[in-house]
Amino acid sequence: MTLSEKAYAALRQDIIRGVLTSGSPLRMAELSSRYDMGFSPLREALNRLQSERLVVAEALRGFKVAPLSLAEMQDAIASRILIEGDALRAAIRNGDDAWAAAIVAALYALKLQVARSGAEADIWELEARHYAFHRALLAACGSPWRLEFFDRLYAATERYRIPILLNPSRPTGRDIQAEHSALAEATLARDADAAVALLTAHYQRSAELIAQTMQAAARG
Amino acid sequence: MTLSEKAYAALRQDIIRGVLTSGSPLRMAELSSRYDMGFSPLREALNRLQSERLVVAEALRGFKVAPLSLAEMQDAIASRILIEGDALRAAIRNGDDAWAAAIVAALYALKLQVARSGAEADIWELEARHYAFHRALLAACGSPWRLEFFDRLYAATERYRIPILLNPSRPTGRDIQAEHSALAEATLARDADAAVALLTAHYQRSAELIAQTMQAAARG
DNA sequence: GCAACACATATTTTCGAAAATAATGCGTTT
DNA sequence: AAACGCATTATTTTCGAAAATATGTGTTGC
Repeated sequence: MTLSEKAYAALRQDIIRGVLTSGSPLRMAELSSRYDMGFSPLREALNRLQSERLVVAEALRGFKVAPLSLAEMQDAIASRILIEGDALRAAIRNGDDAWAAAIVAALYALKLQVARSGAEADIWELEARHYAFHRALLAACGSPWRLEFFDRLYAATERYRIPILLNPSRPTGRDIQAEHSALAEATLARDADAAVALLTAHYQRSAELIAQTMQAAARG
Repeated sequence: MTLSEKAYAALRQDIIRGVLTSGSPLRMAELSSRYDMGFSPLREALNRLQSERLVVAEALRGFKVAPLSLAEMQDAIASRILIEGDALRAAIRNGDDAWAAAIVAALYALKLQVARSGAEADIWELEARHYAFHRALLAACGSPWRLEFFDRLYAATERYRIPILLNPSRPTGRDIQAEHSALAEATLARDADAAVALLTAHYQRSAELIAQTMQAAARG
């Protein structure tokens, strides 16, 4: 693995997880000592992240972490509903047994991690399995372009979900795991209309919850 | 403008226009002399283009122009129908007078260029106005994410259209300008269903024509 | 004859310094 | 006291060489 790839992975993770906070400048000297490498691989990674809208660049003024906004979050989630809804229908049409089995496996692995608490609870492992589950649903859609857009939008919206995941103080009033189970069930039953409706509702509730949290944070 | 940005613009254009042919390796030394700059700005541009799927990178083996394939083209056009169909509906819902006037202007400018022939005919100017027209239709959709996906998919599909534009020998059997006019008319009349139907048909015909041309080229 | 190895060459990747540009602070002027 | 110019500092951007890795070629051993 090249340093460029390591820089890309590390920066991407640190931005999505909020370690590098929204809007903060990314100075080459700081990054160089933080990640222990020269400028070249860092700049290459930053250029990739710029294309993915996780980083914003201004000529001769360097890079900064892409800002977060309520409007962007709502746009991203609406776009997810459009693209993933379509991809889910296609996957239900095309998916074979391996696709179905992978969904069952991903849902089960997610449940196991959700059940863990205390020292065993690992929010990042949970998050990885959450991604894997949603990805598994769409895997058989047959459209590399739509899967890429899914990845892009997943990363964009994950940035908004992380603060909520890290702050499990207030109850969400949702049984997210039940939503996942119902979604998987409808998908495996090849009931496209029901599955898309559940997926849409799942995302709309997430958008609502994030919007409330952001507005509360803006006030408090 | 920095060298990095120039490299990005130049490479992007040369890939889309087919000057750098599909699948061919992009060696640093060659690029450095071709574009008259050092490695750094070139590598930064290549990393951006990698994120945009115009370039493919393999660790320690450098970069190459992303290959073309019938399947990718069909996926890209199907994705355009999904995303642009939705964006067009939103634009028709939200668009104001300035949006409508910009569509009229873009269509008129496109017609002017289509009418030119001989020495005045400039395929690249035609192409720029074609892009501007399709972009103007969606401009008021209110979704930066969908507009970005439009840009990405437009670039991807343009690569397949260029060979046809450069080879005006065989007639297409289409009146593309009539299709554009009808699409603009339905959009300005705020008839979303009709506009989306026309847009869909427009793209499906393009996909069909490209597929025929690619298969003919593969045989011949 | 051919597989495996060693060597030479080609190419990518990375570094560290130099060049170019922006930001800052300070003194001067009005 | 505000505004302007100028020098100083901070930062980004770019280059050219060095390091690391891949590719190609010929040779040896079987």
